[in-house]
Amino acid sequence: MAEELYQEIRQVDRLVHEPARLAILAVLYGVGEADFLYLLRTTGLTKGNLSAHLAKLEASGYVEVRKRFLGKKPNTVCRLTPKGRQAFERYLAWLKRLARNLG
Amino acid sequence: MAEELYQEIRQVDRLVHEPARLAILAVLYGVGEADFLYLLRTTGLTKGNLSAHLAKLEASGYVEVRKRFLGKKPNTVCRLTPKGRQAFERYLAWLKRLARNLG
DNA sequence: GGATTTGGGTTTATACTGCAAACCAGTATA
DNA sequence: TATACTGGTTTGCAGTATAAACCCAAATCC
Repeated sequence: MAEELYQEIRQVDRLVHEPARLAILAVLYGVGEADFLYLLRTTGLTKGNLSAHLAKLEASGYVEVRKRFLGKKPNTVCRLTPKGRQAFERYLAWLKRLARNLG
Repeated sequence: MAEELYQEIRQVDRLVHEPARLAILAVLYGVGEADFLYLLRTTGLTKGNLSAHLAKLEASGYVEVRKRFLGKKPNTVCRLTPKGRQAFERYLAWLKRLARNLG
């Protein structure tokens, strides 16, 4: 097995690697756009947790967060940016490389 | 895509998921047994870091750490326990499931 | 119409964790 | 004897994930 691989493991993007965020990004990658409550249900995170991770993803430019009102209710809608999509795809490639070479 | 998957993402074993430890475990999974200096080279971790992660892996019962002398030099040799091997294989299965279902 | 609950989130407090710099004991070297 | 090297461990710190507490507006109850 190439020694390179072991070093490469540690190069992973920790922003994506964190399970909570990985779940969020996976959902967004699948559906393109989703609101706060949808993410809450699909990921199973708590509200505070989801909020904090979204803030981090937004700060890093991976996710765009848009706040609006739907009728009289606040509605937070999140979408993967091109940068976020790219990061997620890079992570996916990392996953596949590991799955192939460690297994 | 099954919503289950998103919830499952978060069930990952964080002990294995951490990149530094994943690298250590991957090496050990490959070679069965390795000493401190070998792990240091292959993983690219710093000494302090490697030491701390090994301690954590030992405390969790994933790795057995044996200290001895080789001639006059201290030598720390590490081996995957059955429990550790099992955990690593579970992680590998997790990886593959994600690679298949997210890609 | 005042109190209470609900919806949709955010902020705060805490406990953990990864990391490298500093340290240490023993050994080889000058 | 002093100095440097081996093979690590401990310490200090900064960053992070997490849930609990909080917040405001709207709907509901009494």
